[in-house]
Order: sequence, then structure tokens, then C-alpha cells
Amino acid sequence: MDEAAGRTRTERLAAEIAEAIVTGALAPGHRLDEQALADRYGVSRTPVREALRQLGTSGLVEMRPRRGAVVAQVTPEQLAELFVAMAEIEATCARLAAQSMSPLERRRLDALHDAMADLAASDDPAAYARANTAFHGAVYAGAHNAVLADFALGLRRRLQPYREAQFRLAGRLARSHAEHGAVVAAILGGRAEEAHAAMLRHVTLVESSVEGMLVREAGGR
Amino acid sequence: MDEAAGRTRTERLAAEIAEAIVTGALAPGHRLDEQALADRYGVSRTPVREALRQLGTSGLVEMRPRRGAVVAQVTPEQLAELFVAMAEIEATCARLAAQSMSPLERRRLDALHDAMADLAASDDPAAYARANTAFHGAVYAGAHNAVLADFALGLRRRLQPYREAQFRLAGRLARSHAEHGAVVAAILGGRAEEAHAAMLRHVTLVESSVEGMLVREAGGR
DNA sequence: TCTTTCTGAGTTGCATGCAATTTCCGGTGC
DNA sequence: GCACCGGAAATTGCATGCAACTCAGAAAGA
Repeated sequence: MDEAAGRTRTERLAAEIAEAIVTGALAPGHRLDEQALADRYGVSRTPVREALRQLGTSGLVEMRPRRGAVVAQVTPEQLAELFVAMAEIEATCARLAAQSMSPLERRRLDALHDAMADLAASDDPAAYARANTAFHGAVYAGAHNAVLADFALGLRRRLQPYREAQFRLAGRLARSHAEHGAVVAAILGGRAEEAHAAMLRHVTLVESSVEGMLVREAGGR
Repeated sequence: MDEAAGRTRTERLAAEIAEAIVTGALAPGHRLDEQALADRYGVSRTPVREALRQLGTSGLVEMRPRRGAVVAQVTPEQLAELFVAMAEIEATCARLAAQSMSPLERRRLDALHDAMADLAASDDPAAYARANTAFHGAVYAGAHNAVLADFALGLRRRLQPYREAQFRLAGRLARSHAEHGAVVAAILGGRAEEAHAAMLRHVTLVESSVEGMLVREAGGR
């Protein structure tokens, strides 16, 4: 049989539904009917229920007892809090990375950053977004703390639809790369507080960029 | 019927099992047999399974597909990472609190800290531990960021058995209160970086205290 | 004696069924 | 027109049942 990546149906379901949510295929506020999902994926309600409960704990889905589950909707205030939290945790990772990255890890981070210069210049948002994920992942890994890395990854996932859109803004790629440059320089130089400040500024600028987009969208209609 | 606090059986089960884990009634590594838990709480396996999956996502329980669930065991390395993560996130909350606490929140934090002086002097570890939870909770709340507060609370819960034990060490209460004093002074004075440093130092000292205990325990047998 | 294979008991994963609750909708009174 | 109120349909929460898998231990072989 098609024993795909995941082991149990519940796990595969949780992964698929999470993917559908973060890519925007399932819009925030969308009602998650158990029977409908079961039919859609050709399973019974039991694994669907378990997957939903799992997603509920991770924050992607809001579970309302006896009233069904919906795709978590983020108010503008919550969106701001999510960005602040991500900025702070990523900045913390950057500070720890500056203190404890191995020479090999530093060289790899530097190489990754160099490679992204071309992607930024060629103005390919999708490719840059992928490389960007790898770049931030390298910083998390360099912090040598799985707990913080998990938190940061979870937040990145939840904010993915918002972050991705802003890469298409004119000139955003080049500025993003420049901000990364400041982070890399501080980490390679072992200047912990500077790395913290640079990463905090970088993520905060992403937030501003996203907020600007949302305001313009809201105003445009 | 005894419609307790929780709404559904699954939620109440999750809360009860989590409580049993953090209080140490269920030891790390303990096998969580679905049928046994179902019998123990007088329900069927279905809500037990859903509760376990939820606890698995939050990190209290390790889910091994087709091989059952066990109470998550933390290696010394993971314990250290959990403490570092908690220290960093609490320190971040303290910095944000120093920047954005309202005057009312500041007065309450100050009052809470004052009240704890007596508890520390009377050497009542249990009462101090409860007040300590309220104190740190006030700092999270003052950061005005529900995401970071959630992370911090989750980490506090997971580390509770370890933190609680060290309050019984001679003189630890007085030192803890003194460390809190540095945090409070910095927050009330709006000195963000100082608040960060003071909280980081406080939690790091708790970690050292716990590690010392563990080393002595391991050596004692 | 140690390794390997096989068998069976025990457990998990999932499907199905039913009761309780919520939600939807038409009707009634104001 | 609007609020209020049944009652039916729909949906969730949970129990139960069965198949598949895991693991322990016995039996066979080296």
C-alpha cells in the first residue's frame, strides 16, 4: 500500500491539514467539519478528531467544545503579538548563536547568506523564500537549543502566509538580504548583543512590511 | 453529575493526567496504557487517546506510534535546554514588562513582591512556591504578549517538579526573594535591559540550584 | 549455551453506532 | 417588523468492536 511518509493516519492527517492551513487552502475562520474532512481524506471521523485535537494544541486550529473546530483566526492584535514573539525568540536564537556556533556552522551560515545575494538580485521571491527558511533555520540550529528552535519554527509556520506575501513587494528582497548581512556579521564576529539587535530589527521590519500590506489591502476595497 | 470545571471528558482527562505528571504522581518514563487509564478514570479509550495526543503535542507525553505513550523523560541535556529557554523567554518578558507595564500593573507587582518577603522569612516553601507562580505570572502579563506568556507558562509547568524541590534548600527562599528584588527594581524603573539581565540571572540561578541537587542525588546513591 | 524463528497474548489504530447537545428554521405573539 | 419559542436535523462526544501490529516467551536449530 501507499505507506506514505507519516506512520499513522492521524499523523498524516494532522500534517496534511496543517499544510492546507499554512498555505491558505483552508482560510482562517473556516469551519472544520469532522465528517467532511473524513470523507475528503477517505478515513473515519476518529483519526480526524485526533488530528484536530493535536492541531488545536499547536494553535493552528481553535477547538470549541461541542461546537466544532475552526481554522484559527488571528486578529490584527494577535498577529502583532505573534510577530513580536517571533522577533524576540529569533533574536534570542541569534544572540545564543553568536555565542555558541561552531566554526563549521559559522562558515555554512556565511555561505548560505552569500548564495542568497544572487537570489535577491535575480528577484525570485519563491526561491528566496525557500532559502530564507534555510537561513533562519541555520540560526536556530546554531543556538543549540531545541526548545527555542521548536518555538521559532512553530511561529514561522503560523506566520508563513503573511511573511511570504511581503517578499513580492518591490525591493523587499534586497533589503531583506541587507538586514541578514547585519545579522551574519554580528554572529560571525561573536558580538552577541549586536546579533540580537540586528535580528530583532530584521523581523520587526518584516512585521512593518506585512502590516503595511494589510492596511493597503483593507483600504483598497 | 459532577460536572467539574472542564467541559468534555477529554479535556478533564488531559488536565488530570497533566497534573499527575507535573506533580510527579506519574514518573517520567512511566508507560501510559490506554485501557488502564480508561479504567482508572471510568471512561472508554477514546477520550483517553485524544487527551494523550493533546499532551503529546505539548511535550508532557511522548507518543510512539503503535508502541504506546510514555511520560516524557528529560535527559540532563534536555533539562538544561528547557531551563535556558525558560530563562530567555522570561527575561524577554521582563524586558517587555519594563517597557510596557501600566502603573497599576507596576504597583501590583511591587505589592506582590513585598508580600513575599514575609513568606520567605517564615520559610514556608509551599506558600512561597504558590506566590512565586503569581509573581512570574504578573511579569508575563505585564509583557502584554499572550504568545510569549503561553510559552513561558508551558515551560514553567514542565519544569515544576524540578523547581519546586529546590525551594526546600536552606536559604534558597531568601536568595530567590533578593533576586526578585533586582527584577522588580529594574521593571519599576523602566530599565529594560537591566530587567532582562536580572531575570536571566534569577532563572539561571534556579537552574544551577536544581543541577546541584540532581548531582548530589546521583552521587548519594 | 546462544541465536533465531514462530506463535500467541496484549495493545494500538481505526471504523462504526448511539446518545446528548447544538444549530437551524418555521411559527407564534407582541 | 422583531423577539421569542419549540422541534427537527445536524454535529459532536463517547463507547464498543475488530483488524493490524508489537513484543514476550517458547521452541527449534547451531
